[in-house]
Amino acid sequence: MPELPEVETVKRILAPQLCGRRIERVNIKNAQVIAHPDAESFADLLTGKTITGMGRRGKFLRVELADGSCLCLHLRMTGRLLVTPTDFPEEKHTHLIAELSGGKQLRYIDVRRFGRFWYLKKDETDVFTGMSQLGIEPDDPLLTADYLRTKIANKKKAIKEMLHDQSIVAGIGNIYSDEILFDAAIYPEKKCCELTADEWNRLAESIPKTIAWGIETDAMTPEEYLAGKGKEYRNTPDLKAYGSAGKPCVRCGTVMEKITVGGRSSCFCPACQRM
DNA sequence: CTAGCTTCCTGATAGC
DNA sequence: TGCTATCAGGAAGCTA
Repeated sequence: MPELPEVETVKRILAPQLCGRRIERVNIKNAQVIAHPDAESFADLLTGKTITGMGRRGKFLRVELADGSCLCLHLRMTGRLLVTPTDFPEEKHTHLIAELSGGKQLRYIDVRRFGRFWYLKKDETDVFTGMSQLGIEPDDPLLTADYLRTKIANKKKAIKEMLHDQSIVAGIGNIYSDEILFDAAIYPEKKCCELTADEWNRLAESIPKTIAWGIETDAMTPEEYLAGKGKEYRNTPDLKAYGSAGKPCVRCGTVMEKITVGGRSSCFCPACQRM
């Protein structure tokens, strides 16, 4: 379940391995992962293009190409993007292999096939990916208590659910919403319209802090990444809230609990995060 | 407009 | 051992 920090890790590891390489050939083994345009055009359009850079927006990755066009992708639940030598063993659930100059391959592996690729021509209006609907990045200086209040303080939905809304702040999923709410000491099921001024302030502080912490602790070498360290996307022992039900709270020792909020599992400390 | 449910998928795990 | 049921969750699509 890659969220913003894991996608950022992928970008940082792959960018230096991809920049300057030419896409020689594209082998789409499962057309299902190509969202736009059709698989055949997608392969044709990419062939011959040179990669000039990589970017990230929310949980989306962008592979920038020399003519100003762009390969966008979303890893969703189980997607993995690898740069491998040509003779690297092919994993099960490999859906796309792009041959690159210099004897490398760009491979997409995705057990559950929820991930998607889009090819966008230069200046093509992006009405396909959903990227244009994204809210601000967690490290945007515009992310303040006032910003959050203006966007969601009138909502009756649980704050945990609103954190998952990519049009407010981009990049937060179920793992980091648990971590953010634990850090901010807010009960996950608390309604947005019932948050106090203090809670808005703590939330605005915890979002960038927790995401930056995630990026930092997720760092690994390209070798570790290729060897599969990134496979599970997160070392759960690093996390303080997500997956910690039944364990003592790292702040106060109270046994952590698990509830369901908006259909998502949610771990919290009943003493630190009071209703 | 929103709330709530279903869909897409496979693999790990729980229970019998 | 071997079967079935449940859960994991990002985001879109659907209904009421």
